Amino acid sequence: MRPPGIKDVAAQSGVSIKTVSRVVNGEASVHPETRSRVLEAIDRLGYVPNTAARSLKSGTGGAIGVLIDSLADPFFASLVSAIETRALKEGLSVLVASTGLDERRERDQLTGFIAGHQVAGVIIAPVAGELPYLEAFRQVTPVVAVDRALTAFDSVVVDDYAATQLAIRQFVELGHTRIAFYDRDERFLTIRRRYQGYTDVLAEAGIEVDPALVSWTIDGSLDYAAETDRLLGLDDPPTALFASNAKAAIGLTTTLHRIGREGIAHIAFGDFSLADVLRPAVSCINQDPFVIGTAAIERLLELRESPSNEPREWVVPTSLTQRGSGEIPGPNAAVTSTSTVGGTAA
Amino acid sequence: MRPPGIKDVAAQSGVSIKTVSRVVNGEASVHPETRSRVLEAIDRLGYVPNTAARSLKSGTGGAIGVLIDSLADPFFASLVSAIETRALKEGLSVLVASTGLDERRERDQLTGFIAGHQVAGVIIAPVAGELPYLEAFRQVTPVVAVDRALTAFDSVVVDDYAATQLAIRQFVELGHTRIAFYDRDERFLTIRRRYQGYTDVLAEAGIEVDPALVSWTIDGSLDYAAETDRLLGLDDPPTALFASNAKAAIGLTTTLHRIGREGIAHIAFGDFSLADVLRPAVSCINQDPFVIGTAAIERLLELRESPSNEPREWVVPTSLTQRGSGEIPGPNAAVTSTSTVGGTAA
DNA sequence: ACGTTGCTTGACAACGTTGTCGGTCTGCGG
DNA sequence: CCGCAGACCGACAACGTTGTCAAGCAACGT
Repeated sequence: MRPPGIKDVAAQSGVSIKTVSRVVNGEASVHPETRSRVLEAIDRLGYVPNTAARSLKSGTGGAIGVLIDSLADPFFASLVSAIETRALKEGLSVLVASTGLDERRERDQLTGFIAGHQVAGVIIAPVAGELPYLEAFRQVTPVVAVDRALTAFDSVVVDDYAATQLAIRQFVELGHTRIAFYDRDERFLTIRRRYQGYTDVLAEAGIEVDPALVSWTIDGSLDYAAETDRLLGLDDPPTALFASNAKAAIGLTTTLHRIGREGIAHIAFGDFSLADVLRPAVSCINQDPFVIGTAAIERLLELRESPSNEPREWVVPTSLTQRGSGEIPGPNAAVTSTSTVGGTAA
Repeated sequence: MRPPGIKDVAAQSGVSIKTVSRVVNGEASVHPETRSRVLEAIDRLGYVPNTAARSLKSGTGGAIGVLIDSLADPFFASLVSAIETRALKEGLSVLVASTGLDERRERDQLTGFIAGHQVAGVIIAPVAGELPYLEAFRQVTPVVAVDRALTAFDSVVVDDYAATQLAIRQFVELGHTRIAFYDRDERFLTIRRRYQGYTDVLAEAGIEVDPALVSWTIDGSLDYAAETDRLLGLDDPPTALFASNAKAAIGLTTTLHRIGREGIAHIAFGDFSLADVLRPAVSCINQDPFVIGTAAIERLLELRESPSNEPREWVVPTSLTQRGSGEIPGPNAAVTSTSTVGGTAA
């Protein structure tokens, strides 16, 4: 009833279980003839090593844990896809879980991964600012943060600040002075950094930050239709809109198109499907989840070999993809520019 | 260095490891006072049961395996998301892997799940038509197929045939006689069923199936731009287009909009993000991955309780969401004034 | 002939958990 | 007072694998 074990293979091929173990693990000093006899038995029985026993013995198993906000978010789905693809080459499985943005759940899932499943490593888009309770496992389980940086662990991120500056600066150069920021959310480091980029560019251009132009999210649920109504109904309404994340971008563009105001300038942080098909096509800051995911697991694999160097922040380059919606001029003169930010490790 | 084990808890609370085990597993006949002492020690040490040891002992572990085409496909990403959400409530983890549509890889991943990780169950979108090698594990590991049915195992699918008929029949009733079918792909049962629905409706309407209107995929990579060029360049070009899957739908709509031919009637099998924002909004057959995923894991959990009934096929309902692009009349329209309904939010 | 080296192999313990079995203790009826 | 049921608890084996240690054996140099 149970799958065949190492003992069955040993019996079949007339050797000890230890020899089978040696063959399976590709150790040297096994007689070629013995090896082939064992391999034949393995093949005949369809033997597959039991990972539970392995990780019990070794203390670290054949899977890596990936913990993200939600798999329903295309950004994270692509990220996990990249990780899974690379993990496969390494013979590692992927254990995936979502936090739903709940710190308590994040902690439970993490301890489940590390103490429960004894994963070989963790890639996490952290909800909490820091994860002090992971310190205890530092030596045994490598951790890499993605999207949102942690100071205590290696992190793979994009330069949110510079990328946002690029977008806002473009608005300013096109003559916009009333620029709205969608979905400010103090819970996330990334959004805080993006908001900082927004305010800094305005300051440097001598434009006062109008709180009425900043959409707050308290609990993560913003009604984009209502918020857009509010913004465009202001006495001095915005002439350019910045969506600080992909979800906001989709909500925003959907609303704009539905109420027929798609002619207003807008840029999204994060690309999304069909952004280039809309009229006008949506300009966006392009952060590639595939590149980020690949960099993260690559770093994780390195950490498995040589653990615990200094925590480092890896910055994946972003670019501002000009498609039309971001190049709509404001009330003043117009200039265009294209550039790329990031690309070096900090 | 290792996480605390049951032994540490036992030492802390002055009982035997067996008693700790009893407490952890909520068994009866543990003195309340002892129980609380143990629980306190568990809390203090941050003890988490080692799943490897558990599954080694019990022969079946605390994770379910999910095997799909690719996580980069939003349909499957949402499917896995639904599964993960439900699994969490059950205290089960999710091991996810992709096949890349490779049967060999499918088989490797499956045996890895079952014999290697001893998963508590498998949910799979099968690539191969049948999976005979799973018969051996039938009694010990429940399997549920999603999206593409298996005859030997429980399956959760949609009625591809009927749903496609609905769409094609709408085209016919609107006076279309030249209807193209994008992305025929003989490898998949679902696509074969959809194609069957297409040909059957044409036959019942007395319209001959023109092979020139059927786009074949040999290896899964269709150049939608080139294919659309070919179709619309025919002497007698199609007046209505049917995309047999979401990927084709995105490729098709992107192309149509890019070449300014979005006025041609089209319906997609599978909803996609922003389909309701395009002009015209894209009508589509709506198969909800969340419902499918939830149904699949629900069935899997049932199977864990009472294994191996007769294999059954569960059909999740679909609907044809009218948004505009599918209601564009053809040359022989009986009724000229078919008005399009502005799409409602998805 | 003999020790030494290198190659090949196996016996055994251990990883953390749970199932089996048996033990101790309390309270109760006879 | 004894016996017995029931509640509570612990020693031990076992799950499948790998690390440790040592043994067997051939070839080699002296």
